[in-house]
Amino acid sequence: MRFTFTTEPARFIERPNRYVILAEIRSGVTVRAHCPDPGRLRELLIPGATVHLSSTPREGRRTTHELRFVERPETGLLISLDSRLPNALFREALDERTLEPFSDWTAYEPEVFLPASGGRIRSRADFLLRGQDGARTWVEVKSATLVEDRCAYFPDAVTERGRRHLEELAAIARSGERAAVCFIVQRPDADMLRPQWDRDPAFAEALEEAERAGVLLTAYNADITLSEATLRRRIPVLTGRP
DNA sequence: GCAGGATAGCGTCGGGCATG
DNA sequence: CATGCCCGACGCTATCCTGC
Repeated sequence: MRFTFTTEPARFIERPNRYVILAEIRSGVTVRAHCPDPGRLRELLIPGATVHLSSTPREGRRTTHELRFVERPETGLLISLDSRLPNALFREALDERTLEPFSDWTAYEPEVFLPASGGRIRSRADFLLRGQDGARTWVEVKSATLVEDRCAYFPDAVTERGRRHLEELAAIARSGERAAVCFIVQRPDADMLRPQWDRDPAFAEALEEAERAGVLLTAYNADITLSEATLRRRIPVLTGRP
């Protein structure tokens, strides 16, 4: 997927709130940029780190720039910080039928309500695919940016909502329909993905339980450049406690 | 008084709904 | 039918509140 924006490098200063960062661009001016990834990002947004911003001037907008990437300090490797990108990448891959587990559809629909379970409020799945045989597959796409020792970790911060999604997918799988999670790691340097047992044990347990219930767990890493993002290869999801 | 839990607000986007 | 407004989603953090 080619990006429709261009970026300029900047030096990360601070993050006054989860949506906003301050960074110094080359002219020496400090600018406010919207942070499109509400995760914690503690390991990535370190003062002094090189980030890449696109200019987004628009009337009524409170920031002049959008945070797009952060560089890994030692290597300069680019990491995308846009939590909307994984969804777009997944959709593009659906259209091009490049992901083996998700290539056999006759129609799909984004943002669909999950079947109501127990009369509770229904949450939404990212995609609903219809197969050749008419069978339905519910897919939840998740964005991961944190990698340590070539292992991606999800979530970055405790996610009540993410856990609930997994439980709902597990219920779907038990009812005989298909359900899947697709983690998109927005960087190339991960060979596997694990849940964060210490930061969010409830999510990790729900992921294990979802797998037992028959939910398909998939993950892909991505090549990120200043001009495009490409899903690179499928990596294993390891649910067990390390 | 203190610790821990609950909650609001932060910026943007897009879906849904109301209005013309 | 087209346009535009409003509100929900997203997670971190500061602040407020509750209960001991």
